[in-house]
Amino acid sequence: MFTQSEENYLKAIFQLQEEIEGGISTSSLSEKLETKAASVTEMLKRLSDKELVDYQKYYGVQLTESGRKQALLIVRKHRLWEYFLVERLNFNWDEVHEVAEQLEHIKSPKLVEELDSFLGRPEYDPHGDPIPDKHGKLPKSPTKKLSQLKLGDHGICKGFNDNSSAFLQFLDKQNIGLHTPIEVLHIETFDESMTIKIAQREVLLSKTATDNIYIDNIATEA
Amino acid sequence: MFTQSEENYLKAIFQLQEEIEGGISTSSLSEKLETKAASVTEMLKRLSDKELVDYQKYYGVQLTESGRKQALLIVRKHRLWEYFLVERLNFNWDEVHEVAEQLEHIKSPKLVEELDSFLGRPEYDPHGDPIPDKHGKLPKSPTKKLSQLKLGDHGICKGFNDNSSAFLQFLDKQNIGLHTPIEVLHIETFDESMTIKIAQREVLLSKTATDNIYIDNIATEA
DNA sequence: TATAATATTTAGGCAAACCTAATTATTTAT
DNA sequence: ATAAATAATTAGGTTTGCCTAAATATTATA
Ligand SMILES: [Mn+2]
Ligand SMILES: [Mn+2]
Ligand SMILES: [Mn+2]
Ligand SMILES: [Mn+2]
Repeated sequence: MFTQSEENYLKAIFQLQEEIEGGISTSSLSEKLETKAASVTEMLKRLSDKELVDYQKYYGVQLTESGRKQALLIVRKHRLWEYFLVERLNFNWDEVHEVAEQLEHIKSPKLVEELDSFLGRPEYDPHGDPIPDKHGKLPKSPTKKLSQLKLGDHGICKGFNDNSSAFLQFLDKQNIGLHTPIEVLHIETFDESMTIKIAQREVLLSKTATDNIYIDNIATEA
Repeated sequence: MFTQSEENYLKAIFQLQEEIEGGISTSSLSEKLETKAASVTEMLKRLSDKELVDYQKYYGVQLTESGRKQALLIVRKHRLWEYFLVERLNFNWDEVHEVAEQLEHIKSPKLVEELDSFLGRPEYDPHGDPIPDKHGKLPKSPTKKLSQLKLGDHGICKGFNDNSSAFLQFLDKQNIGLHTPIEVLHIETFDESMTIKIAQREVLLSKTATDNIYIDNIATEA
C-alpha cells in the first residue's frame, strides 16, 4: 500500500511521460506537484527503493512496470470519480478535479469495480480523457489538435489538453463541449487564430486555445 | 480544515460521549483508536489548542460546540457513504465500514450535499444508525434493547450496538436484519438467553446478543 | 492514612513529507 | 576549454503522528 503523496508522485510521473519521452526531470515534477525540488529528490529516492521508478541522479526518472500499473490505477479511479460527480451528482466539469484528487486515493478494489459497473463502464471522463480499464488498458484517444485542421475541415471535439477551471469555463462560454461538432471557417495567417462554426455561431479562437482542443471524426470539405 | 487523524479523534470522542456521560478518558480513546495512551494525550493537547475539546489533565476530555459540530459532519459523511455503498454499489452491510472510514474524510461541502440529495436524504444508515442532517440534527433512534423486552412482546429490529463484521455476519446467518419483525417466545432465567420468533423460525440468542439489538414499535401481548 | 495498583503524562525517538540554504553536477555560452 | 548559468542534490530543520520507557498523579485497598 502506498501513501497519498507517493501516489501523487506516481501519477505525475505517468502524466509527464505521456507528454515527454525520456527521463522526467526533477524540476518538471517540482512544478507539476507544486513542491520544492529538494522534496522531489527525496521522494524519488524513496520510490526508487520501493522499485516503483528507475531513478538516476541528475538524469531524471521513469516508471517501472510496477509503478506504471499503480499509476494507471490512480488515473482510473480519478477519472471514474470525475464521471460519477458529473453524471450522477450534478457537478459541472470544471468543479470535479479537486474532489477527484482526494477520491482517487480511496483504497478498495471492490469500490472501484462496483463504481465502474454502476456507471456503465464509461470509456472517457467528462473532459474526454480515456479511463483505463481493470487491466490498465486505455481506450484510444484522438491525437489531432484543432490547430492542425485545414480551412473547411469538419470534426468533433473529443478532448482538451488543459483541464484548468479557467479554460473549461472559457469553453462553456463559447458553447464548446465534448462531442461538439465544429467547422473551420477561417485561419488568420499572421497569428494562426481560427474562426470556427459552432452550432450556427461563429467563434474566434487563439492559437493557444486551438492547441488545447483535440478533434476526431475529421472530414475535409469536398 | 482538520487532518484525518484529528477527525478520527473527534469522531471517537463524540461516539464515546453518546455512551458514557462525563469526561472521556485517555484510555478509552486509546482503546477505541488502537493507539497508545501517550499518543492520545499528545493529540488532546493539540485539539485543545484548536478549541475543539475541553481537556483537563487527568480528568478526561469533552467536545466543545465547535468540536461537536465537526464530529457530526464526519458521522454524517460516514453514514451517507455507507448508505451509498449498500444501496447503490451492492456492498453487504458488513463490508462498508472500512471504506466509509476513508470516505468520511473527503472534503467537499458540495459533494456531501449532492450525495445526500442523490440518495434521497436517507435518515438511517445500513446499520440503523441515524444520519445527521445538514445542520447536525439527528433523527431519533430507538433506546430499548431486545434484552429489555418481556415474554410475548413483539417489535421490529431498528439498530445494533455492535457494528463489527463478526456480529453483522452472525445476524445475517440468523436472518436478522434492519426492519425484521421479532417476537419473544421464551426467556431463560439463569442466563437471560432468549428464544425469538423470526419469520416462522425460532432462534436462540445469548444475553450478549440481545444487549446489542435495538427494538422499536414494541407491542405487548394482550 | 499509608501503600499498592492503575491511569496518565512527560521525555526522548522515529518516519514521512515538507521546507531553506549550501553544495555540487550538468549544461550553455563565451 | 573555461567560465557562467542552471539544475539537482545534500545538509540541516520543522510539523504531524506515532512509539517506548520513565515519571507522576489518581484511585483503590489494606
Ligand atoms: Mn491526489
Ligand atoms: Mn479529467
Ligand atoms: Mn476515519
Ligand atoms: Mn454504520
